[in-house]
Amino acid sequence: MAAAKASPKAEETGLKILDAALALFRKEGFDSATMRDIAQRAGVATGAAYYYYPSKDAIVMDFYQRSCAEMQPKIEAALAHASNLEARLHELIQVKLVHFAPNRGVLRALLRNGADPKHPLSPFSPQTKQIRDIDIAWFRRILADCGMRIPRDIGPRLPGALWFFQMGVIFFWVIDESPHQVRTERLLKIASKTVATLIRLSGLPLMRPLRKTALQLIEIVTQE
Amino acid sequence: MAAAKASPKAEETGLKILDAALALFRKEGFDSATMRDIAQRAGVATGAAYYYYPSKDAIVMDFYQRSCAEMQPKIEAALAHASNLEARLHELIQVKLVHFAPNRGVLRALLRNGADPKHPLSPFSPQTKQIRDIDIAWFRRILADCGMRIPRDIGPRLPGALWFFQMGVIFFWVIDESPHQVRTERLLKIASKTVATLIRLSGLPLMRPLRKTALQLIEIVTQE
DNA sequence: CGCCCGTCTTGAACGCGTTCAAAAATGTGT
DNA sequence: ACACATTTTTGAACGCGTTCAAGACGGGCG
Repeated sequence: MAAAKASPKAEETGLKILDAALALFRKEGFDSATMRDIAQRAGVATGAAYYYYPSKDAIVMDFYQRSCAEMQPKIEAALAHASNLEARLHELIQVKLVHFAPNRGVLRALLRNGADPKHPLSPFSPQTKQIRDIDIAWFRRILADCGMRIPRDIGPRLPGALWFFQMGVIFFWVIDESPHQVRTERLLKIASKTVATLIRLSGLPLMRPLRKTALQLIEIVTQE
Repeated sequence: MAAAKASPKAEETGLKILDAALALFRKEGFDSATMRDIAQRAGVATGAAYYYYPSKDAIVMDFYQRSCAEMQPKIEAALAHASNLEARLHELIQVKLVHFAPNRGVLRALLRNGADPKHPLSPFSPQTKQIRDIDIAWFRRILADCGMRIPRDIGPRLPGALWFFQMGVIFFWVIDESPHQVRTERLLKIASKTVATLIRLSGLPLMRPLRKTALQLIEIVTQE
């Protein structure tokens, strides 16, 4: 909820609006579900929805933030039965896809604004930095305790780069119209392996020039 | 223009609307320029704009298509003074960035819909296939006559993969808020070199397994 | 009880993209 | 010249996300 009030009555109303919105988004899609529909289903006036959420997009944002919180224990559990980097990458991203699966269309509405970093709902905006940092910390962790030697120079940049990789997979999943998103499943499997292989190879002396160039690219893209 | 009529009078009216729209998009941005403004500036009624263009987005699409046509000779000229693959990649993409530069915001409006392949304005939609094919043909050409040995297996897939690479650069450019988009300039320079290097290395016997995996990834992403 | 103030609720209204029935302009055949 | 079909133009109207002035509620205080 956007309003930071704690009155239990208000909390409940906010949840009613969120639930009504998500139900309608799933049933008719984000664009077809109108704010008037949402308010009516929640049993409040149209304007009331705007007392709790500054915009229709903000409802999606709230869903996104709550989802991230709910996923934390799921991620912890998933990583327990995966040891090497390839498997851990796969598990970490897979957990998110499975969690978001019932609301894939909702996530699509969120990623629509990705092309505009000034937009508050962009995955790159300051408003989503907190979530981003939590995500990146997971990648730092699976890099740290996978028992693989990571070259010193790319070490600090790698978690951020893997987050980018994750966003790419999620983006692909969102637009993937194959049955059960089976293409994404294949992509994730092969891409996880490839990424792990590349990181392993990156330590080779032969690879030093290429690694340096790749590092430059990562630095430009992920900025300071 | 959307209407396929050829009456010279109608052609002129359509152009007046397109010009008015682009001028307003540049001056106030895509969202702030309303269809009423556009129609008024073009000297027609609001509804008239919809006789020539089915939607506001369609105006942007028309701009995009016309731009692609105008760019063809520019590309031809730019490739004339670039011999190796790295330089040609750089030139090919640079021409597009320079051409689109005055209307960067307009292009952003177009790429917003990229997350939805069902949307007619998505770069992946059937409606934009014609433009895409022309683009890909350029990549096929710079691969063909750069005098580099391309492994047989990836040969047919490489032009499509490079088109993807190009779209990534353009997307980055559109959201790049650094002064004069200097970050994109650096990115393009280093990325062109990296891509050329990777293609060169891909022929090495050692690289065969990695190349096969990369090929699988490309096949999944670019689909048939 | 009456009063007040902050929290919540309401529904009309605004500007937007878009649609559409109707009118005007233009062409075409006789 | 006229009637008729087609193309072009018009502006009111629709549904949407969003805003806002106005009101309803609730609890602390004299």
